[in-house]
Amino acid sequence: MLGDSWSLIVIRDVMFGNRRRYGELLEGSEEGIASNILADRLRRLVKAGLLSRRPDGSHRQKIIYSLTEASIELVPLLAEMGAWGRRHTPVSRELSVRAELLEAGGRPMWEGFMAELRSLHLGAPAPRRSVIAELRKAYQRALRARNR
Amino acid sequence: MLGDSWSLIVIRDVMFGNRRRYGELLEGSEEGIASNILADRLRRLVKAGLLSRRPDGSHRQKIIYSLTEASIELVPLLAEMGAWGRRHTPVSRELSVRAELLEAGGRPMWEGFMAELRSLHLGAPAPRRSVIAELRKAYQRALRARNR
DNA sequence: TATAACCACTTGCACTTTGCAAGTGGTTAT
DNA sequence: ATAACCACTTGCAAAGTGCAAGTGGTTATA
Repeated sequence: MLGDSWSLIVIRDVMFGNRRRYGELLEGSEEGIASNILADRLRRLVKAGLLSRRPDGSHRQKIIYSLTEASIELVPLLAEMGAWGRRHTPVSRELSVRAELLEAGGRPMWEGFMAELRSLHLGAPAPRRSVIAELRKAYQRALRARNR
Repeated sequence: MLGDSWSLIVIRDVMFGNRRRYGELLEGSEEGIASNILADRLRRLVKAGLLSRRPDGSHRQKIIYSLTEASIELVPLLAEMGAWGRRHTPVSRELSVRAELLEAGGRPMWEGFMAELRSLHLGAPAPRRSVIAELRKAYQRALRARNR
């Protein structure tokens, strides 16, 4: 289900970048996915039950993609992958600081993140702790450090 | 480095199946990798530093592939992947019982497994605990249960 | 000593997947 | 009325995959 170059990248961008629409996924893509491949992967991921697709009420053409319980439970896998990549591949400070934080936070932090994703994507009640805010702060701190 | 259908499968077979040679990887493959693809992946993985390749002293043609420190550190990732797959994909009892055990054992068990892989693949001293033996026992128990 | 089996691949070829660039039909904003 | 936005689709060349057969050499067996 995930054994190709792009599927996990798409899920990562929905999960960590909160990119919920085709256009956002296409433009924001760090790695530069092609438009036809993105369309195909969104179709496959929906079929595989890792994303869901629904129209955005406010705008007749807009489509919103959401994580499902199955893809939310990929958080530990992605956290481990981030931790591994940070150690064994060349990475920039800005792009790895969130992986570092997520690794340090461990399973309790991952659970908090998953609870927050459930509220964002599945309509569950919002948890008290916001791991997303913590990740954003760490990222912005790293960005400022680079630009200083 | 791992974003294709076969690379992680090859590493899994070396790691969990202790398949160390081209022929063993080709024949033992549950998923049926093609011989040219296997040759290509072994080449790529060695180049990427996830496998190492050396001749087997006992037999002039034999080549032994070993895990590296980098691929041994994929254990947590593979453990999480196994745990996820067990929950979200159709799996047989025999083939998932080791994933279950590895998930239940958690990080201490993973560390023990990694220490044992370092002894098997990198020449480190053998640790006291043998996670490999625990996994084998669980697998054989499941096999016997199926055949009863 | 002849022969068979084993070893780690390689080759040729058909088929599938990927990626670029441009385009589609429709909706919303100015 | 027009431009911008939206989620894709299409055509085509290039790259990757997979099957079946073959390669040059080494080791085991009769």
